[in-house]
Amino acid sequence: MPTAHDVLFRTLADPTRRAIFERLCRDGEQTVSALTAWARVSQPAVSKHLGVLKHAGLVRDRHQGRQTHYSAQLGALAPLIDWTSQMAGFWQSRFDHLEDLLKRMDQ
Amino acid sequence: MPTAHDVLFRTLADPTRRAIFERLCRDGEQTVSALTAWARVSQPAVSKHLGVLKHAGLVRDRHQGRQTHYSAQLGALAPLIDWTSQMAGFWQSRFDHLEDLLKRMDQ
DNA sequence: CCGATATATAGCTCTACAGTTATATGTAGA
DNA sequence: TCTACATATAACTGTAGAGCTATATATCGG
Repeated sequence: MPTAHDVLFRTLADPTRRAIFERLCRDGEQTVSALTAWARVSQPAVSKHLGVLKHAGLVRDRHQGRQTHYSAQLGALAPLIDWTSQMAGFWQSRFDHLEDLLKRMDQ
Repeated sequence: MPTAHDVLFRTLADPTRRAIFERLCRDGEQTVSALTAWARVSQPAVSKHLGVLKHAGLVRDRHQGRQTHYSAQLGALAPLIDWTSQMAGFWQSRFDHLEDLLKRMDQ
């Protein structure tokens, strides 16, 4: 079973997809047409990327007539932040452990 | 040309490779043998992953006789943290802008 | 120098997936 | 209802890369 980290990293690994997400973060809600006009890939490709981003919880869609507006869901980045600080935490705790060890050896 | 984000996301996208990096963060320096015994893939696969991680700056290798010791380089995660806070920053600034707008409308 | 061990590289295969074109679905306006 | 437009889905293709086995390179012990 894929974890939240798995999904996030895999989703953000593709440059085109990440660029779309970045654009949504930067400039806010956008229609598929707007994103397609800007991206260097076809409209179906954009739709597919948006589908993957949506599946990962990174975007939200809002239907209005013929158009679909997509917007970034920043909260979905939480597991990424958690993972990073967890790695930093592990590192720090090993460092602390070493410090302890050195202190005890010193006595 | 691939950016630092590109390399990092792509490198960490693979679950096996990320697991190896996590292990190095958790338990510190490890030999290839130790990592292979623990991972669910062959020794060449582990070596290849370590090569990719090294290329991304995420690990460091230290040769000692026949063995190669690998350790995590936490600093390499910086661009990831930067990217995340940049995305959050964009979001925040758009929010601030909206706040401004509402304030001005209120007057 | 020789066998054993540790790691890296070579060469191959198989799969996941990003991209494409064509088409289906759905909505707006005349 | 007919046409134009907006998006999604289908079906296919090409390629990157993760995995394997076999082998090369290098170091240790005898």
